[in-house]
Amino acid sequence: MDSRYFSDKVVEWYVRHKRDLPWRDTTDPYKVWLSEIILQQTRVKQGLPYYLDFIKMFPTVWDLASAPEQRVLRLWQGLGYYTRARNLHKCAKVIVSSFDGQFPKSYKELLELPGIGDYTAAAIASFSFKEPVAVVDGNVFRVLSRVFGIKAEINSPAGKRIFASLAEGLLNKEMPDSHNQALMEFGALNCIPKNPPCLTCHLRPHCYAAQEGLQSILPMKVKSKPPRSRYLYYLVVRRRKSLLMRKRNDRDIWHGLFDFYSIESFQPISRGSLQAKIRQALGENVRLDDVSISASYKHILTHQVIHARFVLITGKLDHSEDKNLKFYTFERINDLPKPVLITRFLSDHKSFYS
DNA sequence: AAACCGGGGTT
DNA sequence: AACCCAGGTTT
Repeated sequence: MDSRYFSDKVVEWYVRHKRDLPWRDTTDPYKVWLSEIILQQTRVKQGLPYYLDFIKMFPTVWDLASAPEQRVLRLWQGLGYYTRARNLHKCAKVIVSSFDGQFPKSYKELLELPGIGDYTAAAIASFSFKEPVAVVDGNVFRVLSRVFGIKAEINSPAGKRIFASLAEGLLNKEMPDSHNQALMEFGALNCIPKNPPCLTCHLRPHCYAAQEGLQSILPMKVKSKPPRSRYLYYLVVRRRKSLLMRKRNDRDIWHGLFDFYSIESFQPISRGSLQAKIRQALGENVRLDDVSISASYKHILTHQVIHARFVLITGKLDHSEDKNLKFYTFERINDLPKPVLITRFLSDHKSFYS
């Protein structure tokens, strides 16, 4: 199929079916950038309220750059992949301090900024500055693999190169913004992962997968390893109107977020050995007649399964060798950025902490 | 090249 | 319960 014909067909579909989304009303690179970072690995329905909150709280890149990182993380709470939020903040600071608040206009320069990779650089360059570069996101992988019958695996380095070069060849350089938007929107709404409506699709006559009935196996992927299990035993220590919280600063999950002191292992810990570890961590003055689990959550992530157990602790704390441990009042805890798991626990135990 | 990094949704 | 969505950085 001719490149131009393909592009025209998809854009034609886009004009009739596109969603009305706030970041499509503008070419302001700040808004385009913010929306693209939020929308990485995140569906529009989930990301939209966060986008609106961020624009309200930080209307310009200067507002975002001058905010404390904790406020940015707090606003990001619940979205996941928190390095996105830290890079968002870092990038805003770079834009203000090194670029006078103006985003660089080329794909190549955008690529140098923190948190901006191939996809996001191409999105900003084409949407805001009409640079003729092709975006290749999960939707584009899916549409191209099906329409052109590309069986290369979309998550292998070699496969990615194949799709990137195909996408570049297909790009309509006269209107890269509409072309890119159209291809992604078509993938998001019509050429969907499961049970796509091929029978009513206007690309059907030109689509390899639809003709061969292969839409369920395209795109191809190499499958990943099963996730590993982790066991987190959270010690919930209350002192009057305060809870002992800890800022996670190690190179691990939830970096920069607040949770409770925890004993962590890749295997479940027995009652007796947990009791010993608690004494070792908190000292002899902790009252430990029992280490009953007051709550238990299974938190399924892409690469790991977290088994979280919460143990309520009474008595006083002897040593706190961990400098990140500190008591925070209940009111203050609301402002701390926390993993969803902790938010869930606090919400389930309102009577305990308020 | 492979591993790591969270949330949520659908079947 | 099993599976799906998926871009950027680090190792």
